[in-house]
Amino acid sequence: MTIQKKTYHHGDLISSLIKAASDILQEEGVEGLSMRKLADKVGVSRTAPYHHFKDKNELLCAIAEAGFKAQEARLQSLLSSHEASEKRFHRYVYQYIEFADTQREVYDLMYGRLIWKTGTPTSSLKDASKQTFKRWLDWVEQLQEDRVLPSNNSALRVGQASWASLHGLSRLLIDGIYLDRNDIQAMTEQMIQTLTQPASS
Amino acid sequence: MTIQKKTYHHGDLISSLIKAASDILQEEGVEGLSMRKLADKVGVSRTAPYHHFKDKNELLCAIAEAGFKAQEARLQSLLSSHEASEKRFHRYVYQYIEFADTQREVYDLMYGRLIWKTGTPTSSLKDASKQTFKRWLDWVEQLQEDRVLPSNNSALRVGQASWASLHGLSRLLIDGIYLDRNDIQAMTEQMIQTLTQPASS
DNA sequence: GTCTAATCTTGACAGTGTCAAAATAAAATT
DNA sequence: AATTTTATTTTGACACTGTCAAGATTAGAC
Repeated sequence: MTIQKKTYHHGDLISSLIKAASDILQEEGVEGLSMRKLADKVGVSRTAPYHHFKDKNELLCAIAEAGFKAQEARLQSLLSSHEASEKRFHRYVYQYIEFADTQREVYDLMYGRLIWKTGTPTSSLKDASKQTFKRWLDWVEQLQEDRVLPSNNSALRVGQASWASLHGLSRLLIDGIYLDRNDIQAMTEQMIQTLTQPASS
Repeated sequence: MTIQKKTYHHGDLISSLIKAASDILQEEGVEGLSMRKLADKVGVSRTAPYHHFKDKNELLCAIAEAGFKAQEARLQSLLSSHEASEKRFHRYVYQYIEFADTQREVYDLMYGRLIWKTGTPTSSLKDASKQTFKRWLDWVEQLQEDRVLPSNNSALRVGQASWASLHGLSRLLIDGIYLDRNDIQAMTEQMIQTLTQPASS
């Protein structure tokens, strides 16, 4: 237990902030996450966080970055399993959707407008995101060789397109449009069939 | 020219508001659209808009609704063309992406979190969105008959999945992730190939 | 021409992100 | 051990946001 309290110096503000922010995020969404409320929750004054994160934007980037790391770790662990390539891909799709569904707020941060358009992604976040995408592309290449994904185009294009599809499904789920919770499984299954090469009967 | 000024009663506030709001939206994004700024632009006091729209949310819903109407009109006009079914579908995909790309802020409103998750979609907006989707499903059914889209599943599932894919691509474009402007055409092409049934050689 | 309903304004409140300057404590240096 | 430097944290302030309540102004109905 590394808990020390009531001292003027908090001792571990940076990680406390990220942790508390992640909690608020999951419970109340980004809208409920304000710098002031966050500071209050950690037990520190309004502007204290600003000495560790230049911006609210930087805080959010840090959380998103952790999300990418987590997502990549999951992919990595899946890839280390001994399993048929196709089966593995199927599992990945389910895993991806599940990640987006259970960590919706983090997912939204990772790929959402708030950081990438409205805000300014940290270079460190950009790196993490690029790396995650690169890992995906490498795997796509292999999936093409294994005839799981189509080879009608470069790994980049196939990777972009298929990932865009997964992303689209995730978004609809998260935002709750045209699609409710009960449809998840059927949709995921259908998505897999669309993405994968039709079996040569 | 229906311009009348300096009268206490504006005369045509409702539509003026929507119009001005749409302008701000396109130029500065949702972040730049505040009720106060909007009122100012129209030349009216801060709270005047609140007598025509209960909420900022309601204003946004109105804009989004107009977007759905526009989108549906475009689909309708495309459907009335005499053209091979497949070709028509291809054109639709291009058209869809182009809509999302040029009207990004409206598109974001139509399908984004701000209204559907954070806010509360107007029942009138819900209707418009549902109808747009239903029109799409009807067409999907026909596309299946024409062997343009796969028939491995119900029109609902195929429609949801393929639309999710289009949506995902649009989002990546809008938010600018993993994908830049130069990739649009190639990606759209690849998306079409993924979605459509492979030709039985 | 008076009354009523529609429309618009002023004032106010609580909340937001964030900057500048001052306060405090810990670490480094003498 | 005393002093200086650096790392932290706080208080005060500003401009901005959405929106409510109460009052002012005007248009249309009778």
